[in-house]
Amino acid sequence: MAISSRFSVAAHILTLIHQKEGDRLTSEFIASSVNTNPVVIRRILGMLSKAGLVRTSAGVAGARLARPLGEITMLDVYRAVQSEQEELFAMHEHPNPACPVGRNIQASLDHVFLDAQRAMEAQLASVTMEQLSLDVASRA
Amino acid sequence: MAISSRFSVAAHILTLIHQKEGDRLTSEFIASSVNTNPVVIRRILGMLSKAGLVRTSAGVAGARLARPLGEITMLDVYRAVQSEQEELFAMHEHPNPACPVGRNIQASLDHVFLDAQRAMEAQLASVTMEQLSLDVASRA
DNA sequence: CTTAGGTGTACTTAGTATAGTTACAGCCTC
DNA sequence: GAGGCTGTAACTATACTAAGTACACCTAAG
Repeated sequence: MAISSRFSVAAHILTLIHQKEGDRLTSEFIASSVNTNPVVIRRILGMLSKAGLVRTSAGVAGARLARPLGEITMLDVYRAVQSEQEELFAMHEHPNPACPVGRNIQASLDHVFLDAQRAMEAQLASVTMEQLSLDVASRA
Repeated sequence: MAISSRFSVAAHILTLIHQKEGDRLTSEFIASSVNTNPVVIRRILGMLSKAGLVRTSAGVAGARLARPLGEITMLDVYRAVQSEQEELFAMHEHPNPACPVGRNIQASLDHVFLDAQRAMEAQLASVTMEQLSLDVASRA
């Protein structure tokens, strides 16, 4: 397994809001498009709201984009639904400090992992949600 | 959570074999450096062996490198310990085909995800295990 | 050829993350 | 004030991982 499907659901939600702008989309409606439970949608909308990507108000249907989709990158969405401390690469935690390799492997690997993660994030940052939404629309 | 720590353990193992070349490292010795159970090491060594990165023989201590560390990239190691079908990005599986967005979002996201994954893999491919091993040694 | 040590692998267990679900308090709007 | 919706807590089922136990089999050394 890997990166949570929250990410793909979040992208789905934002695309829906964009393409139905003006409509008041309930979490139930969105859930029927994603094909999941409305609570799952509300949870993810909550994360997007905390990240400042959408604005919602309790008790009122219809989340709105906090800024144009062209100013929201896939990386913004990724980070919104990913718990911050969650590292992409896991590391074995307590190598033996009495061993020269065990003592130093973590620092060396950290560097490699960070570079790899940055490369992925840079790629995500290069795509905006607007591009995604237009791509989806072009297939319809 | 994220990419299994098998990856970091595998890198640790290869570094050890490299730096103690000639010695016959038992899974128990390696396990004490990684600080885990010998069976975990044997399992991962098995994956490295299947991937053609090391050679082992049943009943005999001392795995050997199948080729020089300079010809083994971090991506090779990553792929060796990662089940092939395992995608980095998960996708919600059954969006509603009756919705224009639900019907097309997967294809669009697939493209974005693939690019991001490739960016990460390209970065991993640019680092050899030899570089890692030398970096570890330089800290000792 | 016997035996001690080691590998390869199946099976079990425990911990953790996720998605899905139920339930409900609180907020808006009509 | 009533209905509809959100936000969130709590629970369940599922899946993956790491760790650990057990054991059959292999090899090399004596």
